[in-house]
Amino acid sequence: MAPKMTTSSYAVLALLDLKPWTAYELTNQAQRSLRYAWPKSERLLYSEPKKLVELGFATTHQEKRGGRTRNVYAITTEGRDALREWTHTRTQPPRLEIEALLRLLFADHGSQEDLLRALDEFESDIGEHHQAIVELMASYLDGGHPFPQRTHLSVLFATFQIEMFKTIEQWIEFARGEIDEWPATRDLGMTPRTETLTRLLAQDQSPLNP
Amino acid sequence: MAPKMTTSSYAVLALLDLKPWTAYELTNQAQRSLRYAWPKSERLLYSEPKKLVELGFATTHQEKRGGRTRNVYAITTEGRDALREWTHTRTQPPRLEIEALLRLLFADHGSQEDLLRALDEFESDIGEHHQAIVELMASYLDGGHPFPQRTHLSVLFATFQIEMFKTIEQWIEFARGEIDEWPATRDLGMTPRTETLTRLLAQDQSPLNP
DNA sequence: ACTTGATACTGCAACTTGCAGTATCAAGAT
DNA sequence: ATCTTGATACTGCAAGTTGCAGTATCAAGT
Repeated sequence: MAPKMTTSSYAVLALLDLKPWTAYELTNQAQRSLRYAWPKSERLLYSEPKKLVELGFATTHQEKRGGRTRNVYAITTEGRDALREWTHTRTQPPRLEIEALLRLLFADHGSQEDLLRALDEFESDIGEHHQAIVELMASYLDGGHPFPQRTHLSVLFATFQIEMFKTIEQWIEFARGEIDEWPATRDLGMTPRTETLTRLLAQDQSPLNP
Repeated sequence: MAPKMTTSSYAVLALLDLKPWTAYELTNQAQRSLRYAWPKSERLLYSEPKKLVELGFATTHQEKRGGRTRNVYAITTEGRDALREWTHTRTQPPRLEIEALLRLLFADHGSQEDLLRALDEFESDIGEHHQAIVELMASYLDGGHPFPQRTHLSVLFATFQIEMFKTIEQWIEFARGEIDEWPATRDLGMTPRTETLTRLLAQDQSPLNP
């Protein structure tokens, strides 16, 4: 039976449309550019191009790079047609997996230090990428975009990421302040501070930017 | 071989610590409370409690509810110990899957309308939950929290969600404005507007809240 | 000559999801 | 009084995805 095109298949196909890549290069590219939109494992990025070849959406040929062979994948006309079709289909709902927030929800099983450590880890994961994006933008100003005609898309996406990261970092700082006021993690319930917070949220107001 | 405890296993175990549930009730609870921290399928929420029983972290007994039987799961002392251990372990990095952003990155395969539709879908997915959280907070003020002693945790988590949703909604509005200025989706490259944006981002400044 | 890190790729077990299917019961519609 | 609908309750299975171990070559620095 013919394999099925998943969203991940289209993601890889769209990368192949930029230029031919080896699976190895795809893994690097996908890690860097898709990490905060459509994160995929190295393993999958090695499998997907094969599937695309089977479907006639890509071709492959071996190249010799200093004695070692490597499989280079390129998109076909059918592949480009498939990409155009894809843009008309329904988008999947967003999905956020943030274990640090799970730790927060169930923080009453550990100490405040445990919770703060989870927030630290969250912050450093986000901070790393935040910094990388800022540096990437600086490099774009020096004409460093690998596909200059696509700069408008990359930058609008980067805007999303920066806004997101800033919000998360602000919230983490705010959360630290709240947690520091706690006498414990368990059984606090509706404290005066929590009540103030709840009132703001019930009116859809931001407690961080009042 | 003994099954392995995953983060999802701990999530279920933590829910069981609140009170005994049937798998069916767990699916509802997890959908409502964990959807934006640790989203899990109905199928998994039926499987995990069985695994917990096998590990000795939960017990199960059949209840008769009007002639129909149902399996109710409850946490054990060992389960509570396991939860306490869990709080000391390393947190996994966050993972955001947002197909609408993938559509943005590769918007040059479709029309502006295609891209705007993807953003609309993104907005309505977010908006639905945004509204639900606001209403939930209003209900907390009326003493509607199912586990009142845990209100401080729920509300701090809700703060995160509201901030996140607001930021996303603001960005979508901003992105619409940008896209409306485009003459096409393809080959725009570094337009004057994009350059202004890039300059701001390279200095880690928010283009939305200048 | 040797170690290290980048390049390049595969096999496999385990985790997770989506979907179809099965069945009972309560409540409202006809 | 029967019928439909929606909530409750659960399972099997195929397919998508990940993590990890393993294999191998090559370039560059020690």
